[in-house]
Amino acid sequence: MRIGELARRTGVSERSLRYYEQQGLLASERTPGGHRDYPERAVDRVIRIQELFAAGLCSKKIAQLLPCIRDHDGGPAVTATPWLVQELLAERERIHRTIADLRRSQATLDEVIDAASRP
Amino acid sequence: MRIGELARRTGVSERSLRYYEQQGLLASERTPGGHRDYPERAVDRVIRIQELFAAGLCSKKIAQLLPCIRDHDGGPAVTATPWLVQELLAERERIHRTIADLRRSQATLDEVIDAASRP
DNA sequence: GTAGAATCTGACACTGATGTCAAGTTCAAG
DNA sequence: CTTGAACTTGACATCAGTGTCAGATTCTAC
Repeated sequence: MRIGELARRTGVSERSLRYYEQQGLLASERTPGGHRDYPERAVDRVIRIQELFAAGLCSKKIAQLLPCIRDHDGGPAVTATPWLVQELLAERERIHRTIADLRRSQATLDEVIDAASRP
Repeated sequence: MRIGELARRTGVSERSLRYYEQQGLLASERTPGGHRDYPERAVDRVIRIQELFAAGLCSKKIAQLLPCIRDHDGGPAVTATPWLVQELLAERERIHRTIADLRRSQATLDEVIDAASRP
């Protein structure tokens, strides 16, 4: 599929898709004329990338991480190096703290919302 | 207390504390010479501000929200306007989705970490 | 072959919180 | 009074992902 369709189906802008490729996160075949041509599983991959971005990982880490992910359709996954595992554990911890933070903020919002919807 | 101590106790840089003041998030008295002087409850407030930043709210929204928060020590809280409530509900929803995203990413990381720590 | 839609590359802008540096002022203690 | 630490304002830089625009090329359908 071409970039426009991929963008539509993932909700990610074409600009970002090209950026992902530039960062080594997303590969594409090319048509004879040079247009990008993506396989079906690119959809899942892009969604995964977006999740990881949303989780606060930078593109470099994602690039290291992706080859180790057992894709739905993908081939054999690479095993993470001990060093990468260390990094990922740190990320995991960070995400854990972030979730806790989000919960607290949600509680804060709830209080204010509650107070406003009370007589 | 002065800005240095507040920074130390909250883990937030002096730069950021001044920025918060500039954005109307954090008030301070001034000494005769112009140095900022914070009350004890500024500590809680700064921590709360950080949480909200971490939750992805921008300073403008936080500025609207803060007066409606019943501070631990604070006086009477303002009731949120219906419009603000709408905004906050949207933020709440966004945070909810973010948490779901983070969970998925955490699961992804776990898979990779697991796979690497297996024979 | 031609028109119009889609895509290409490359460059520059933005956002928003924070880092950093400079030059000057104030504070606290000797 | 002096000295060094702490503080002040203001300006400019950074980061990373994304938006946007321009000019050229390719694709698709008639």
